Amino acid sequence: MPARTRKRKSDAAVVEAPVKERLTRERVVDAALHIMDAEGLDAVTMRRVAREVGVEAMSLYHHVRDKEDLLDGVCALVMRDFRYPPEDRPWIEVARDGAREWRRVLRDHPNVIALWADRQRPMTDLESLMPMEFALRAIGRAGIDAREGVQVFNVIGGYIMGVVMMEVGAMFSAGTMRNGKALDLNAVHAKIPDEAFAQFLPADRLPCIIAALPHLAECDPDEQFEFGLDLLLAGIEARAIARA
Amino acid sequence: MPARTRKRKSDAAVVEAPVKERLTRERVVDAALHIMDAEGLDAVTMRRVAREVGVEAMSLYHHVRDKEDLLDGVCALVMRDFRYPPEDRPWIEVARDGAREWRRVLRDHPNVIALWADRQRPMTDLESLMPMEFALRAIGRAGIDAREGVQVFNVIGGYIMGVVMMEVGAMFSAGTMRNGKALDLNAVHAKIPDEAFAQFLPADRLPCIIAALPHLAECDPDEQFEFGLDLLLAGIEARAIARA
DNA sequence: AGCATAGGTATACACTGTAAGTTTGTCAAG
DNA sequence: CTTGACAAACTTACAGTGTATACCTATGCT
Repeated sequence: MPARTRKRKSDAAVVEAPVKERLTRERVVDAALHIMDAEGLDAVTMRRVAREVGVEAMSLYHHVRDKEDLLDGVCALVMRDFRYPPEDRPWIEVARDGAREWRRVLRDHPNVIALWADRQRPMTDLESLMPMEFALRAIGRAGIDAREGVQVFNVIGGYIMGVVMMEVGAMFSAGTMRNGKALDLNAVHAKIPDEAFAQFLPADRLPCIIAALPHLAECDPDEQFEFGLDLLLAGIEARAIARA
Repeated sequence: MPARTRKRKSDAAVVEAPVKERLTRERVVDAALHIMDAEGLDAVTMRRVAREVGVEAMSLYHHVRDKEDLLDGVCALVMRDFRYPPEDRPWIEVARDGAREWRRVLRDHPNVIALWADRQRPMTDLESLMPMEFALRAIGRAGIDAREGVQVFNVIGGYIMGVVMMEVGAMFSAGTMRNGKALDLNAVHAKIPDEAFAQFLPADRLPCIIAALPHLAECDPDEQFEFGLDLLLAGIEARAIARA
């Protein structure tokens, strides 16, 4: 190993002047994920990521093919965050915990939803497929055939994605609604008398929404998630039992 | 009406040289939606939209505040595409048709999902809230109180969004998967012998996915949507009946 | 010792949203 | 008919984006 002596020489140099450690694809992708989580998707630019790891923008291209590839890496990294629940239990408990864990991952990295939504490409690498393998395995143990198993997977997976998306994005659930002017639903809920918002939302056109306003504002996301998950799992189990 | 005579004069001029009709906010938003549907979200640039309506980019700013505002308009326009099913039927049929209709809208304009996902702002104008009002009204007729009604709305709404998102984006369901190399699932399903892809996906690590591959490729989206919708609606109705 | 090469930098280009300034077309009043 | 006002178009300009190309330089192998 002739490299050894060389190594010693550079190590000595390192001590006196701490050379900046070599960039790796992992460090780049890591930085991108952190920026995405902390500052949003728009903040993830090549120059911003480069600054984060202490190089110029073009240096990144030695470790990722292009920005697409970088974002692929971010998606894969998020999937690696999935922590597999123990499986030595009834299938329905495994499925429920798996669903909860997937929700946790999505809520910890809410921007991957937008990432998936507009990139519209499948997961490709082995590690990203493992959570799917996990889910299919749990579903299979319910005594569901492969064909229906795929349906069950897509239905539950879709449910989780959609509910979390409505949870993190405001869309309908909370935040501000206006009809010409601004209206803060949370403020509405905070004991503002009914007449205060009646002038913003036309009560005669939207009576059900008006009636639902307090509940929209206070609605507990955890409880709601479990509500829908219970409906799906109970229905699936009933079908599986009926089948057998 | 002194303008009348003037009007006649310009009308004559119009006939001989068809002056380009004045731009309106509606024409601008319309063009943006068409571009988004036909060429994707990235294609919706101010210059591209301007070209579509026959003006320069900066002219658009007389009709929309900024690009945010333009995209708000696009979202509102999509919501206006919702066609309200008749309501003189049992609530569950109204709800089912409403869900189907929402899915149709999302599939006709799949890019609004990405739009919602990364803009994360609520619907604001009256017309965009009408489908929500419609849904809450239908749910209310099931004898569900306002509090649980909101949960039901969010669960079903989330389900639709998520399933359609998985349907239009590839993500897990179909398309290409690779493990270093490329693998076309549809090609796999097209009678390629099992050994052909066993070398791409490590069968020992992903047995359930391997087993599910043919069903992933062939799975009928309509059938799958109805499957999950039935589970949710049946569960909700059971609860409503039990409550009464 | 020499040298290929991996990994950093610098420069440049086409494209984005949009601020600021200028021109043009339309209509009402003098 | 002229004049003026005003809305709506256009022109130009700028900072910021992804990335192609070229250049440099330090590392490690022969």
